[in-house]
Order: sequence, then structure tokens, then C-alpha cells
Amino acid sequence: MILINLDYQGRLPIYEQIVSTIERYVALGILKPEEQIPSIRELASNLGINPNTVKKAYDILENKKVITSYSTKGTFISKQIDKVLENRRKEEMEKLKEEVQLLMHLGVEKKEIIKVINEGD
Amino acid sequence: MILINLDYQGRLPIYEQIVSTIERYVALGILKPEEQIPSIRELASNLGINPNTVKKAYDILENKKVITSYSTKGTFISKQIDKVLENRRKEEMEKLKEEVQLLMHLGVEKKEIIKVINEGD
Amino acid sequence: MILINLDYQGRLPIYEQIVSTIERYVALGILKPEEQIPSIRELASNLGINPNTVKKAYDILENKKVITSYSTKGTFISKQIDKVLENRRKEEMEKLKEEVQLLMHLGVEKKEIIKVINEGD
Amino acid sequence: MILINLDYQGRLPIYEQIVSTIERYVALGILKPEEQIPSIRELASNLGINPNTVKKAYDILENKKVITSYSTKGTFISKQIDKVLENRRKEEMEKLKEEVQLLMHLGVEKKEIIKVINEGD
DNA sequence: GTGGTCTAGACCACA
DNA sequence: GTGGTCTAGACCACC
Repeated sequence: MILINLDYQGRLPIYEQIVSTIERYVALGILKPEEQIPSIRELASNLGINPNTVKKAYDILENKKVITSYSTKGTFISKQIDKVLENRRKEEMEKLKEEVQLLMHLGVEKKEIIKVINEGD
Repeated sequence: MILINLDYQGRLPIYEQIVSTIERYVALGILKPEEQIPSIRELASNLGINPNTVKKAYDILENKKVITSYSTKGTFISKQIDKVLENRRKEEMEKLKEEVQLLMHLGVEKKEIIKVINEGD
Repeated sequence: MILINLDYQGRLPIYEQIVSTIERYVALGILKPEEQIPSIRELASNLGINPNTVKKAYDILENKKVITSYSTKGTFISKQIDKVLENRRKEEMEKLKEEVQLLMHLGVEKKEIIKVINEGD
Repeated sequence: MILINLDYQGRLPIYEQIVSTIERYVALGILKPEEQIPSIRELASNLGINPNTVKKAYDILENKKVITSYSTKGTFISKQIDKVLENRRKEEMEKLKEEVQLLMHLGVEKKEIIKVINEGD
């Protein structure tokens, strides 16, 4: 059972939310290589959304080589997901840099930022 | 003269780009309390967009208490902008913490994170 | 079907009339939490006004957390409307106190004020 | 020196704010019958607004028999202001009734309302 | 000139 | 079908 929280209000389309949630779970090791994930219909039913929406998300994930679908057997996390992980890290690192930039724009000193990070668990 | 670069492609609506640009300028101290900003029509004309779009941006900024509009006089940066800025800093600091958490989950060490921050300009 | 009477003459803009009517219906329990309200286009058509005007009203209501809009699904009364209502009651209670103060300044006795209130339907 | 707080943002035009402030001062006895009030130019200068705006306010007040202008001597509060006072009381009484109605719509009981009024100083 | 309101109508992504 | 964005242009009161 995959837990996906959908935000129906925000600017992100549902299918993108599914994509990024699954990518995050893979990156975090919650979903492991070769592990089977729910069928399109099953996930759609669980989330109470249209199967077409899940289909679109799975198509994108397959395109990104995050998952692989075998028409008879089902859908699985790809064997090779190292590249996925690496990309993910880079993306998040960029986000971090942007956030730091923004904070400095807001008048927070770099010293203060680093202090807060060091305090975290 | 306020310089606002618009991206017509991305997912961010134009009015939000105006909002965040002005917020950034306020945060940076480029726009100061009680300073007058361009009239709706003027900014719209400068940016080559419709006055209604600028109006929507100004409405949001007014709602956030970043600016104040006086009919027949014009639009000004709020007198008491400090509290707004302080709240903003807190919010962004929380986001930063979350981002750091995520990166650590992804296997990036805290040492590495701080190094990257120190490298930034 | 929501019944909204519009006054096109007065100083109150149409969108504010929509806002306060819906707020009143929520306060009275006629519109209940999670209940769907008419789509922007539908209400606009019913009232014989432009959809943009309804949109503006809905934007304000959403900002006040009275309603929530889900793209492609529709617009609904917020789940947690109680807190909003409670705040509203407090605000109006303060206004009442001020009004009573003013009347007493004008030479109306408290006894008289209470009498008038008791007479009301 | 008359103290008038102007709200440049609200829906009420400046001249109406002047009118109602002076009426309130008369009703409260702060401005007394036959008392002289500032000239148009003087008040305009004090408030930092256009003399035309003050003129418009004085015209309305004169029309309502609240003030009287003698072209050579200046402008004075009218001798007979009882009717003004009485009208004012009626207006405020109506406002009170509306406020009570609104509170009852919001689910506050009449008993509660009266209790709060009695508690006030 | 300013901000505020409103209309008419277009296009978009999404489900 | 839904909400969201944007344009073009009108009219208003106020100053």
C-alpha cells in the first residue's frame, strides 16, 4: 500500500503529484528496486481518482526509467535506480541553494543559516 | 522604475511573478516603507500586460499588507512592513529545515550541505 | 439553488454582496460544511452577471477559508468552518459594544437600548 | 482645531467622512451650537486635501442645516441642532438593530447579547 | 490622473 | 464539465 497525499487545490496536477511522490519514495528507499507497485486501476481506486490520471503518471515514470511495466505481470520499480537517486539529490541540492539565496535576500546571515542547520537533529 | 522580468512559459501566473518580485524588492530594501510604486496602468503598460493582471497582483499584495492603495493617490509600500518580513523569514527558515531533512534522508551528509552553502556567493 | 438578491445601485460591489450572502448562509447553517456550491459559471448565469465577478467573490471567500475550490471538481464549503464563524461572532460582538457606547454618548439610556432589542423579531 | 481621521482606503469618499465626523462631533456635544468651525481653506490645509473636497462636505452639511455659512464671517454650527441630534439617534438605533440581527443570524442568542450590553460600563 | 468594478470573451490544463 | 488566467476595454467616483 502506497500512501500518497493529494492536494487538489494547488497548482500541481494530480499526475505530477503521483510522479513526485513515487520518486521520493524510491529516493528514500521506501520503495526498493524490483518491488511491485499497485496496478493503475488499484491505485486509482485507492486514491479515488480517474485511472487515466494514474496512467499518465506511470507513463511519465516509465519514461524516466523509474518504473517498468510488464503487460502481463504488473508494474515494478526499476532495477537500476542509481541514476534516479543521483538526479534527485542534485535537484534537491538546487532547491536548497535557492532557499538559502532567498533567506539571504530576506536579510538572514549565512552564519545564522548554518547555525540553524547544525542545531537540527 | 521597477524591473520585473516575466516568464510567460512557466507554471507561475504573471500576477504571482509580480507579487513575488515586489516582495523580494521589499525584502532587499530596494523598495522602502511608504515609497510609492507605479500605478496599475503604468506598470501594466511598462510590462506590456493588461492592467487587470497588475490589479490582481496589487490586490494580493494589499491583502498580505505589503502595499496599501489610496484611491486617486496611488499605491505605496506599507508603513509597517517589518512584521510581514519577520513572518516571512520564519516561514522560509522552516522550509530550509525541511529541505535539509530531506537531503539527509537522501544520504547527503550535513557536512556536505554546509560546504555547498558556504560555496554559494 | 442559492438565492442571492443583488442590489446594483448601492455602494456595495456585486462580488461583496455575493461574499456576504454566502457567509450569511453559512452562518445560518443553510450551507453546511463540505457542501458543494454552484460552479462559477452556473452562479454567474443564474445571477445574470459575468463569471469573473463570481470568481472574485469566490476568491475572497477562499481567502477567508469559508470555501475551498478544487479544479475540475467544483467549489465546496470548507470542512472546518466553525473557527471562521467563531471569529466572526467575536468581531461583530465588538462592533455591537461600540455601537452601544456611541448611543449612550448620544444620550440614549441603556434601558432604552435593551428595550428596543427585546422588541425586535 | 477639529480632529478628523481620514481613511483613504475605504469605500467612503473623503467628503462623506468629513460630513459624518462633524455630525458626530455635534451629536456628542464636542462642537456646540453657534461655534465657529475652520474655513474651507484652513481645514483643507490641515488635512492635506483639496479645498474642493472640504467645500463639498460643507455644502452637504449646510444643506442638512448642521452648519451655516456667512460669507464674510465664516462658518458656524447651526443654532438649532436638535433635529440633527434626533436624526442621528434614529440612524444609530437602526444600525444597532441591524447588528443585533446579524449576531442572531450568527447564532448568538438575544439573552447573550443583552447580557454583554449590561456588563459594559 | 488614480484606484475600483464589471463585462465579454478567449484559452488553458485537468479529469 | 471544472477552476484558473489573461486580454481588451468600458465606466465610475474621486481629486
